[in-house]
Amino acid sequence: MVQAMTREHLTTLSGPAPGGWGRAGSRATLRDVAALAGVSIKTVSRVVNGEIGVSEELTERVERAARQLDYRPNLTASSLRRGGRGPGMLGLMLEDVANPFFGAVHRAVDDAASERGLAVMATSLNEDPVKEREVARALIARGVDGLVMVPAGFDHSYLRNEIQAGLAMVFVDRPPRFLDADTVLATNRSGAREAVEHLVAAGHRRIAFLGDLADIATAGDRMEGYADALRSAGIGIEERLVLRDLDSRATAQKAAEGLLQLPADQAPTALFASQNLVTIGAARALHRHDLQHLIALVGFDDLDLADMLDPGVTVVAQDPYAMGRVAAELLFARLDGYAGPSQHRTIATRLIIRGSGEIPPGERRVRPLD
Amino acid sequence: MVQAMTREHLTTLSGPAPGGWGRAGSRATLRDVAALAGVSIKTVSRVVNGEIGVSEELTERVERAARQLDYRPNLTASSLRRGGRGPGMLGLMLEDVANPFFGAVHRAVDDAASERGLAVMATSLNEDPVKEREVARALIARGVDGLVMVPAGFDHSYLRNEIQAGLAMVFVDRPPRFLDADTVLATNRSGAREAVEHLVAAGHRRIAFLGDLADIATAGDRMEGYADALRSAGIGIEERLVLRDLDSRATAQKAAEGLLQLPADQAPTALFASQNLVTIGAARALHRHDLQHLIALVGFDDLDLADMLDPGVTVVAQDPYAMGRVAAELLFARLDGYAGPSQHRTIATRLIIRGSGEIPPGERRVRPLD
DNA sequence: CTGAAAGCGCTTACAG
DNA sequence: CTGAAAGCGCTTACAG
Repeated sequence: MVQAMTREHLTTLSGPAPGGWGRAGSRATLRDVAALAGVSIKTVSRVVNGEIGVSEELTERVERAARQLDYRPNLTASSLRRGGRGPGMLGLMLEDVANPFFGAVHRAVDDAASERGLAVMATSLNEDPVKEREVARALIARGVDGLVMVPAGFDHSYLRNEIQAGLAMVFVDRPPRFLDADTVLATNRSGAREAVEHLVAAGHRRIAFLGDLADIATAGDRMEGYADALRSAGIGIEERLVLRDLDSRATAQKAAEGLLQLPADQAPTALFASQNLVTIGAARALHRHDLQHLIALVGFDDLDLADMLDPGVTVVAQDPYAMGRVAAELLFARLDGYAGPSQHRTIATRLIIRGSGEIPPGERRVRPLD
Repeated sequence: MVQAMTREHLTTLSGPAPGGWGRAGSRATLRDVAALAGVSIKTVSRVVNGEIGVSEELTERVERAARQLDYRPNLTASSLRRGGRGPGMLGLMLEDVANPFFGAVHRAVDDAASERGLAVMATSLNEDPVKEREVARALIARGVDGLVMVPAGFDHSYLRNEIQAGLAMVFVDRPPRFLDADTVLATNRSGAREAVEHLVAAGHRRIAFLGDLADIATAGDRMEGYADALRSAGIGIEERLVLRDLDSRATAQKAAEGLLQLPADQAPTALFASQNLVTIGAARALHRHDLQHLIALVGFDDLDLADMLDPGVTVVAQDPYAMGRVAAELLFARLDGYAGPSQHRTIATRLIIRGSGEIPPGERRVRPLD
């Protein structure tokens, strides 16, 4: 390792011993480059950072030395001295990075961050409030500039100090609780209402609600939209048709199959699936019992192959890419100094008609399960 | 801001002025806590890091002070002093975080990293070799402990110095070039061969190949598997039936539609789609022209709703979660000191029969495009 | 058991 | 145009 050396040393040490520097296990520092180039570390710093006002000769000497030593600056060190905040990192906390909805959010944030030269650290929280806190603390301790979060927990006051201390923070898909912060949400309630009204318009009165974990804000909002639609149509809510806490394709499929086995005069004639994985489970139940042409289905959130099923799956589509993009914009505004009141953006959902939601209620015989 | 203070100051300064510390915009440091607790920063450091050998009294004083100031350690600073490598970060470079295949890889790496207390920074490279280098450099400059990469570029020798300097590095899905490193790959060639042999066994002889960007290693391997199967069946490759560089659902759909319009004696009776988005495009083309029951289709990589299409889509499934998991294991072995020769793991693909791949070749009339 | 000093690699103020 | 000094917040050797 090159040690501290004074000017005198430098004049006698014009180059590295063959193979002496840039060796495996070591990494050249500003000081190594300065020593090799015969200048001060400050001059190297200037050249490396592209600051103006270094003579051509020294610039070239430094550049040659840096190249020879394969020098790369240590951003960790520079950010430390620069004053706390790290070298351009964003934290992104999602429910599940493998869910296509969040994949699109991630992609949008990643695209926007790239344009700004920021790296993104994305993590799945898996609906675990404890993990949410741990990950948030870990990301903050790593010095992220900002945090985009789909929260898993129910109390975000623990972030208040951080935000006051300058952390930029935006919530996507779900709002924070006990904390005032920027949000980007979909029209969950009105979108769900539109979905159910669409089924009502087709003549349905026994419409089942298949919901995600009841604790989740979006699941609650969509349930309210369901209730709104039924209420304004003068239809009472039947508890038996309201299934919640469906947290996977499999549980959703099972729940839907249970509904399909109800006596014909009690079974639903239409299903509203309030989330993408739930929609997959519901569709699978219908297909498995060959009821996909007899029982209507509308899903919340779009599916990749929804148009190719028979019938095509009618959905209220969200725009997760737009949600991620807008979240990044709000975050950047904070990074750029906006310190005003919290901003709240809403991304509209859109009904896409493909067939499954337009099936009218009709007679059907219950088929035995396989 | 609390300034450096000597022992004398401390005795007169037993607590913070009301609202004096922990204020918005500032963040308590070791020194602040030390000052408030009336101890040296080293003692605070010991308590914060859970080192043994601090008296109960001081421990409690420090803990109280830390709580009062809402102290959180700056991992950036500690890692700097600790010697370079950062506070537990993994870099994950993927083709596209929004593609479900890579979403599953991401989820696996994320799960494994969480168990180890590591954060993951995932980024889409979007098949851009320049971005690959930039992102790799940026992540390394940020001090990641290791890198898991689905490479976009064609020369990875630029990473050799980093690896020699101690960077743990694993390539997933595609191998590196001009670099010896750990890899986790699927059985692309034999899997593709199995897919095409399955079609041959059903009687097909005019089997089209719909391929991803030809530059990509997996696309090349799958093309070779296709060629293997045809060769061993004594079927010559018809260039007209080999379509490559399909980089999206839309281009794949268009390409497939082109094939479907060939004269009946030249058109393919079966399609092999060598990637998930390509399979979606091909299926869409078949469905659009109502040929899904007349022309066979086998896809490489599974699709979420493949079982619900009519016919179900026969695929050679990969196991992206396993690929990510194994990649993480190899990386951890490096982090734990393994310095032996590079390791190469293969994750088997699996043929899943669902209907579309079992359609025999038959007569058909070409339908006009809509 | 506790602490003063030096240093991680870099940048911020200052001098020349 | 160039550089010596001090410091970012923390930890590593050392002393007591």
